[in-house]
Amino acid sequence: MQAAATLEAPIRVVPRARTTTYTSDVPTITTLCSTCHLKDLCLPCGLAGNEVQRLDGLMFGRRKVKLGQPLFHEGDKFQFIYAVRSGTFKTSLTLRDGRQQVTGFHMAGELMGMDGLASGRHASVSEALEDAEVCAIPYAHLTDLAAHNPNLQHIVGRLMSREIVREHSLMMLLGSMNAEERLAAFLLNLSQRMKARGYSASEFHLRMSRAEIGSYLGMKLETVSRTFSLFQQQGILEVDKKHVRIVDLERLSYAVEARVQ
Amino acid sequence: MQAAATLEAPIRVVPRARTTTYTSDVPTITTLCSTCHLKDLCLPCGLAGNEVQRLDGLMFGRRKVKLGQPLFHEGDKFQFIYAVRSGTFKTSLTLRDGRQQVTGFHMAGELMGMDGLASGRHASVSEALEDAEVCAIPYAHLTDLAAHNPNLQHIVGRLMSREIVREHSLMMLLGSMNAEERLAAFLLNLSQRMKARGYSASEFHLRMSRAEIGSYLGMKLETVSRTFSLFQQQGILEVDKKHVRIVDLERLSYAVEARVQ
DNA sequence: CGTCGTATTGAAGAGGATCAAAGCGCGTGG
DNA sequence: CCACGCGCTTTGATCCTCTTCAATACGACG
Repeated sequence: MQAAATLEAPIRVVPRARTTTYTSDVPTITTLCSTCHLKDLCLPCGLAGNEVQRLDGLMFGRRKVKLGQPLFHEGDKFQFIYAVRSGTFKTSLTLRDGRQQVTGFHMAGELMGMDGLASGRHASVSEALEDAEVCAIPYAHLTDLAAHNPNLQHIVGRLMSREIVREHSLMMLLGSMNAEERLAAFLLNLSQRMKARGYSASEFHLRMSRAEIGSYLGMKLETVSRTFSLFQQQGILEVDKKHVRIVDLERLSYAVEARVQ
Repeated sequence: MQAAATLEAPIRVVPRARTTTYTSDVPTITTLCSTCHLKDLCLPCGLAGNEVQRLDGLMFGRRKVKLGQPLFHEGDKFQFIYAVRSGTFKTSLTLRDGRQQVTGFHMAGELMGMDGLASGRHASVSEALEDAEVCAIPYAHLTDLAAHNPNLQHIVGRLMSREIVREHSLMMLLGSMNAEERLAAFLLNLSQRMKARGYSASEFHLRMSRAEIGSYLGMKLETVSRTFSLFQQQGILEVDKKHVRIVDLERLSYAVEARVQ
């Protein structure tokens, strides 16, 4: 056996020896951080204006990824960190028996692929949940640049740390919350991220299926569906398939702490 | 509400505004990586001999931590990354309602505290499960040093990435494994880490309680106990309180994939 | 020797999982 | 344009795993 989730050492899941062919691998358009509308959410976040311009030296390209297409696969060589420009992605792990665990959903300005640095190969799959576009940031160039810019170095570290903290939260959720708390935490988180991107915090479209939400939250799709229905009955949400409206943010927040005391 | 586990953004758990007083904060003894017996497991892992000597410039101190004592707390200012020299630690998160989630157990050569870089404050507590000693590596010095050494920079990145991958595995475990698989995966992982440190891979002493194992694995202490008993009945383990002997590694490994097909 | 913390074990109960069926939206092809 | 099939979702009924509550045992320590 070696598909087991090893906990401290790098996981050894299905090392598919495939070289993914990216049908969507269009000629690169050079993109500049300094003129990007996402610069306050994305990599440059925290850098001063003149420092952001140094990032322009990266000259990274964009890549369009169509709905359902992979951005990278488990086992792919690690070369880039990807920043979402538009669209939504899910990242997931697969066990040899086919069980999947969604490890994250990623929207504009968020980074993916940092798990690949550990072993030089990506440990997870990333797949577009709608037509999407990413910046492919060559990691080697990034560290070159960081070598002459302590601030940038610090920021890269902070981004990785943020990923660690994000996963901490998810562990908390998976380890000690019930179905209602999980879904509530998920929706609140989504709501905050939508808001940060200038969208409504109370009404949005889910890009992922019930099964994908379930995998992410460690529950079955039926349970996800039931919990949505429950929240609707309670007047906390209005749900129509993938369209969600948060009616009572107060009580949704409270649901996360329902079992308190 | 704000104790909710936010998933993408940094978690906001109990920001205890306390300045921990470390009773065990003894005068620092300067320690050198190049002469350390853990150099193949720890930070210098992957650096060539002459490069390791550059790490000696760090001049970091050691700190002894007694059983039950905290190394750092949630909310403590982030200054150091800690490398375990001896002993075992657990790191955990606390929700406002007191629910705890153990996020990791750490033994000789392993690093802790990288979650603090995200916000400048530690997001988790670290506590010694036995009398222990750590190296306190000043993060600022580390990045200074890395600025002139691309290899070191790469290694720091890799260590953080490894932490991300480790947590991926735990998410997989928490999200899609049953009690038997969880405990089996836990024990196998422990076994591998003991082996890497020159201890027996088949017989060891658990430093943590059933409750702590349970918290880590997302199950109750009774279930942990019952699963230990089950494995013993099946002749897979011999268990006497905290002393564990793996009798049938084959079947323990198989237990991780029991539900396969 | 009594007490406290930890572990084990049993019995009962609850929360999700599983199995199953039906509804809905959507694209395809006749 | 409509019929059909497919994928996703919802909902119900039943089952099962793990939790909860409780009692007991064990060892360390004052």
